[in-house]
Order: sequence, then structure tokens, then C-alpha cells
Amino acid sequence: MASPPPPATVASIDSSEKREAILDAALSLFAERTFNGTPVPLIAERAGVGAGTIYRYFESKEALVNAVYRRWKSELKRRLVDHAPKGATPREEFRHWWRALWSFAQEYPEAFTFLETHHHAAYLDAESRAVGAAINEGARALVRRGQRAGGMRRSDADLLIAMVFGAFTGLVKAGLPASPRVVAETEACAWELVAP
Amino acid sequence: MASPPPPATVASIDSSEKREAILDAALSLFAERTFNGTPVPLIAERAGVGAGTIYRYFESKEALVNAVYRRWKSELKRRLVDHAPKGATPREEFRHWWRALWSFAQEYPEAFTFLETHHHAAYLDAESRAVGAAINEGARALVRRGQRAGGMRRSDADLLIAMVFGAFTGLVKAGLPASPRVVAETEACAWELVAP
DNA sequence: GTGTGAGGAATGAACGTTCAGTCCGCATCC
DNA sequence: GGATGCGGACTGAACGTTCATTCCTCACAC
Repeated sequence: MASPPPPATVASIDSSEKREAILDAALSLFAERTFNGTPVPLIAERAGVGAGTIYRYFESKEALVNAVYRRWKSELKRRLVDHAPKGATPREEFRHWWRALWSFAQEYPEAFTFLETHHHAAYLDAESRAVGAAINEGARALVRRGQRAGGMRRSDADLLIAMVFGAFTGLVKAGLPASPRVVAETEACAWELVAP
Repeated sequence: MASPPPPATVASIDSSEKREAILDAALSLFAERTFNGTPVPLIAERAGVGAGTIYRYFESKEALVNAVYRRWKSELKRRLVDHAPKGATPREEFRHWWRALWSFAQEYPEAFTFLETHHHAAYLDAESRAVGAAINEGARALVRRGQRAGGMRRSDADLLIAMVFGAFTGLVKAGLPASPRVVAETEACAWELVAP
């Protein structure tokens, strides 16, 4: 169902419709029942393909979950880091991050749940982890910039990042709607968290 | 290994050493590998009992995970809600909650991880959910009291609660140590989140 | 103190089931 | 007719659970 826009670069070497269907089915089932709780034949059924077909596109169930993870973590990174406004103040960039988180979680709730619940899973490979690390690096750069400019609390950057991301995750898990009112209000709260 | 103090009431009807060993083994394995990722025979091995013995104490694997969940969620509730200081200001009670969270997560890291990762699991029964609801009710009462007294932001209570608990969870997941410095600093940040 | 036996607790091999992954026959193209 | 992509029955392994059997404890007789 919900897919991120195809990568704008190169006529995607491996985007067959079946592959997409498998990735989408896996995403929603993993989000719903977790990786270990989801049998491969069930993924095949929801994707509308035979069980064997999955293994034409993915080496193993583990390779599949890594593909799902990378796809969505990359989309999140694109929105948070790559599309961050150039030449903005730390306060403005913070607003961008917060709103981008909300719009991602609203557009792709299954993807957000999936990323959240599989964040520290043992079956994620180095490449998958690297995408997450890139997001963290972007956040760390923003915090350091804010601290230099005097607009952000001089606590350990990882501490502030953990609290802000954690607070956002808490909001989504609690099922709060992404209404303009809630987005604005939570952004104000979150900013107070990091303001000096 | 790590067990909460036995309930102070009645000479616990069903606290045999084997039962305790099974609960402890299940806790650490579920925290490490999740419910679906943990085979029952592995729990038996770590507990030092036969596989069949588990079924003398628990009806099923699902009944076991519910018992683990209830035990630790109850201990957390005891510390947060039941031991909250009477007649304290909202600010003082907030401090109690924040420090109790830290001390729980430090004393029983496996329990905190387990509770966090199994929070919304489908196999939790009504009784297990009720313990979590009691904690939330206590938090809601605190927020309302703080709002009446003028010391807390007049946002939706569930919104504030979700952000504060979420921020704390983010800190623990990030692996920050519970040093007095970190506890005090994060408490200040978290309070800014809810202060008007 | 020692021997005996009954009864409950504990065991782990074995059961049926379900899983991840394979393989082969068929349909569809050129 | 050959090549390719696909489906789903199939397989061996691993799962949760059971149960025939063993082990341990303790009351009681002597």
C-alpha cells in the first residue's frame, strides 16, 4: 500500500511490482506482529505472491527485514537530514526536524512503528545500522550548532537527542493525532526541553 | 537473579524457588530476544529446570509472559504511585516520579527493557493492562493537580505524560548512566517540558 | 536410628504443529 | 521450442506442549 517515492536516481535496478508488494506486506506485518511473530507464508499471502517468490527477491527472511528497514530509515533520513533547510537558525532547523518527524509518522504510521520497534534488533546488519547513525550524526551537528550559537542548553548532545526523539516516540505511541494544534504545541514543549 | 522484594502481604501462596527461577530466566530472555524470539526450552535451561516443569507453574508460554509483565509492572507502580510523597507540591511529586523511574531502570535494567518492548503486545491480557492503566491514572492526577496549582503547562495531560515518559525511555535506550549528575540534569530538562 | 512405601514434584524424550526455505511443474513470453 | 518467472506442495528443523517415568520427601513402623 504505502510506499515511499522511488529513488529519483537511476531507473531503479530492482523495482518489480512483486518486490514492492512483498516489501509493503512485510512492513505492515512486521509492524503489527514483529519480525519473529510473522511467518513468511503470511507475508506471501498478503503480498499476493507464492511463498517461493519471496526467495527470488530476497535471500532470506533476515535479508527481507533489512531491506524493509533500510528503505524506510533512508526515507526518514532523506526528510530529516537531506531536506534540512540550508542557512537556517538552529531554532528554525529544529522546527524542520520536529515537523518532518510528524509528517513522516502521519504519512507512514506502519513504517514509523516498524522502525521504532525494530530499532535495536539483533538481525539488523551493518549497512542498516549505518543509516540510523547518519540521522544521529545530523542531529548531533544541529545540537552543537545550537550550543555554539547560545540557543541550546549545554548538556551532552546525545542526552538531548535521546530525550527529544524519545518524547516524539512517546507521542506517536500514545496515538495522538498530528493536528496542526498538536504539532505546534508539542514542538513548543520539545523546544523547551533543549532551550537554555 | 534480580527479583523485586516479595509482596509484604500473605505468605505468598505460590512462591517456590523454581517458580522464581523460571520468572527470572524468562525476564532476562524476553528482554534480550523478545517473546516470540525465545524458545521455551531455553527458558527452562537458564532456569535450571526441565522443560516440563515450566508447565507445572504456568498454563502456557503466554501465561508466563503475562506473569512476568504483571510482576514488574506492579513493582514499578508500587514505586511510582504507591510511594509518592503525601502532601508534596506538584514539583516535588514530579521529582519523585522522575527519580523513581531512574532508580527502577538502574536496579532492574532487564525489567525496564522488557516492560518497554512488550508494552503494547497482543498477548497481554486485561489484568496485565490494568496495572499499566493504574500508573497512567496516577500520572494524570499529578498533572491535573499541577495545572490547577498553576505550576504546569495547560496542555492535554496525556500529551505531557507521553512526552515525559517517552523522553525517559529514550534516555534509557540510549544507554545513559544513572549518575547523580545525569539524573539531576535530565530532571531539569523534563520539568521544562511540562512547566508553563 | 533405620527401613519402607506412598504421593507429589520434576523430568526430558516424544508428539503434533508450524516454521523457513527448496524444488519442480506450469504458464507465458519471444 | 527454449528461456524465464512464478506458485504452492513439499521438506527438515524447530517450535510449544504433553506424559510416562523417575526422583525425592517425609510420615510412620519397628
